This record gives sequence, C-alpha cells and structure tokens, in this order.
Amino acid sequence: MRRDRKIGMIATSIEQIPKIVCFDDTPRGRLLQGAAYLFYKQGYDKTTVRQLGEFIGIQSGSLFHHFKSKDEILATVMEQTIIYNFARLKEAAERSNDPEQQLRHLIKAELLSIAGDTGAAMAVLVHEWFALSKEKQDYLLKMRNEYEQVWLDVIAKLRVLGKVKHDAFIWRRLVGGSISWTVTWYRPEGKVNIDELTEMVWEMALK
Amino acid sequence: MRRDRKIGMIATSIEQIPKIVCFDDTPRGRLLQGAAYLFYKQGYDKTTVRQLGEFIGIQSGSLFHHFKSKDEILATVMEQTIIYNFARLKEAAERSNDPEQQLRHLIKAELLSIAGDTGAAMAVLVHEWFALSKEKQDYLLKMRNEYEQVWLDVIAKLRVLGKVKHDAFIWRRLVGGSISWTVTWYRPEGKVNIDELTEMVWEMALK
DNA sequence: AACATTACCAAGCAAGTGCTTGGTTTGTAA
DNA sequence: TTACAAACCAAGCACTTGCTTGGTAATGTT
Repeated sequence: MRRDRKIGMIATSIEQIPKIVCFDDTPRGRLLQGAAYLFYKQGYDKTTVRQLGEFIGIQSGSLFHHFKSKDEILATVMEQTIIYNFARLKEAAERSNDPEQQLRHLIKAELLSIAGDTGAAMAVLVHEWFALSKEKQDYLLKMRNEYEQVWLDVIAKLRVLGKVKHDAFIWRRLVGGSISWTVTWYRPEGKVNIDELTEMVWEMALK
Repeated sequence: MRRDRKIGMIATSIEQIPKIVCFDDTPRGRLLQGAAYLFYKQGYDKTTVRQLGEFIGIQSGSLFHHFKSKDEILATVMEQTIIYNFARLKEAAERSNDPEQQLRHLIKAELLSIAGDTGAAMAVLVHEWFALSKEKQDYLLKMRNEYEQVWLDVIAKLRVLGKVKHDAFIWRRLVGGSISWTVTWYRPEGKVNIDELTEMVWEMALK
C-alpha cells in the first residue's frame, strides 16, 4: 500500500475548477487546463495520465492523441503560461513613460501572473521546472529571457535616474524573489489584495 | 524507453560531493547526505531507491534498514535541515541587541542556509515540500513556526522604532521571498558574495 | 570467547507507470 | 450522401517503482 498519501480537498472533474485564462476552449485547451490544475495541486509526478484522463473525462490513452508524451503536456502548459504573461508584462510596460510608474505596472502585472488569474499555471512553472527535459528547459529559457529584458529595460532607466543603485540583475532577482515567493503564501481571501501588495513591493524596491 | 531524460553533470558516488553540515558521519548520516544531494539535483520523485543505494554504495533494499520508507528519508533530510538552521538563526539573533543589527544577522544567517553550506538541503526543503505526506508536513510546520517566531520578534521591535511600517507577516514574506528565491539563482562563484547580498537585502528591507 | 547489535546482501513481489495499438464514433464541409 | 479528419475507446504491453523477506557479514561490548 504505497504512494497512498492523501490529497485533501481536490476537485474531481474539470467543471469544478476556476478557469485559467491562458487556455482556450478546445478539447486540447481543456486538457491543458486540467493538467495545470492537477500539476498545481499534486505535482507533476504524482499526477498520473489515468487520473488526468478521468479528470477531463476521457480515457488515459486518448491523451496521447493530443500530445505525444506527458512531458509535452507539461511543457505546453508552461509555454502558454509564459506567452500569456509575457504579453501582459509588455502591455504593462507600455502603459506609462515614467520609469517609476512603469515599475509599478510591472510589479502589478507579475503579481497578477503569480497570485492572480494564472496563479495555478505559474506555480507549475515554478515548482515543476526540473521535471522538464533539458531541451524543453532550454527552449523555455529563451522566452524567459525576453520576459526578463522588459524588466531590465525599465531598471536601466531607473539606474540613470539614481533610483536604483545596485547591480540591475541582482536587484531584479531580489525584487522578483519577493514577487515569485507569493506563490507559496498569497491567498486572494487573505488580508491584502494585489494592489496593496503592489504598493508594498514598489516601496521596498525603490527605497 | 520512457523517463530517460538526461541529467547533466551529476556525481555518481558520495565521495564526489561537498559535505553538508547538518548530517553526521554515520552510515545513516551519509545516507541522508546522499539523499539530499540527489533530491537536490534531480528531485525526489526522479530519484529512485535503487539509484540512491548505488550512490552511497549499498543495495537498495538495505536503505530500509535505516528508514522505513523513502518518504521518511525525505522528511528526515528536511527535519535535520530545519533543526540546524533554526539553531543558526537563534544564534544570529542573540549576537546583538540593536534590532537593525539583529535584522542584518538574521538575513545573513538565512542567506547562508539557502545559498551557503546547507544550500542543497534547503533547496530540497523548498522544492519537495509537496512530496511530503500531510502528517510530515504538519510536523515540520511546527518547527517552521518556531523559526519564524525568531524573525517576528525582531520585526516587532523594528516596528516600534518605526523602521518597519507594513504588516509584519507580509513584510517578512516579501523579505523572506527575496532571500529564499536565491535558491534559484545564487552561485558562490558569481558576482556577489553573501556579505554583499546581505547588505543589499538589508537596505531594501529597512527602507 | 561469547554475545548482541548494527549493517548489509540477493532476490523478487505487487502495484503501479507512461505509452501503444487497432479500431470506433463524432463533427464538418463539399 | 460521401469523404475525411479529429476525437476518442478498450485493452494491454513493457517496464519501473517502493518495499519485503530471510538470511549473512561486520562491529562493538563485556
């Protein structure tokens, strides 16, 4: 009787879970949606293809009509998540010309990604990174770099203004850490909302 | 031919890896040491008992003479890591009476835990938390709470001094996020050392 | 020397695992 | 209606997993 650890309070079918915006309404999209939820709740390895099949209402074998491996399902969840949130970040950066305000928008956008409507999928991205094959990691890293460049551009401007004094990369990682870490504790029903959190991070970051 | 993803540049026996201070030199200690390393490099689920056995030089079945399950190995790695780093944190807090200096010591202690000599084990604690059974999670959470209390005591004093204005819990989580996140990027051979990093986090945190 | 305890081996079982295969149903457009 | 592809089912194969069992070697203590 191995591997019987209890998973508490988990949905048993795809209708019961909140929609994640990065996936569409095709069978394939629903599959990704279900996968993101289960990977989020249980982890990639502990989610079996049988369980995923049952969750979205098809046979486990039928999954492989849409994707050629379980690995590819995970990679696709991550890819779509990155694409969606990259677009959101870019949009945020274009919302202002003042670097300080841009920073505020970036922070909020990233908090929304992680603690908001794509939270489950982002958590998968964070937690299951090492479950990916090396090649998929490399591929996604390239997209990740584009994403980071948006940040670095804004930071560069802040450094010119003297608002940021430390090394840009390290500074970004410290601020990014505060934001990313919310994945481990933030709950929408908790005592702060995204806007208040944005404000706190912004103040800390700008000194 | 499943699950054949390549793991690059990984040691194949326990003599090749750096010692982690929280484990002793008994057979049991070496087992934990090896487990921490492999869990760190590959993840808990992808590390098989066979591989762990081979790594430390015994048969896979012999592992179960020391621990009654693989789960228990993971939990013990985490437990010892928490115990060790709790002691280090407490010691750090007692090194000064000035809250601002105490904070500096706490930050450095936590950075040492995560980016320093217990880094591999701490990474396991962070990444494999959900691989633990629920009961083990609850048990370790109690120890974690004691650990957090050391931080909260210092923060409370800082709030009295007006050095921290936001909610103590949230503030701690943002600062803790910056620190914990170093697990994903910090390398000792990189461009900053622990002391410089301590300084940066300290400045950000204190505003 | 005698005993007890710790550490370990060799073999294998039961229960999964991801994935394949060959075929059927469903939707869509001409 | 016909044609064709997308979506799916039912069954099972090849393999790996954590762990058990019954025994042996090494180590330490008196």
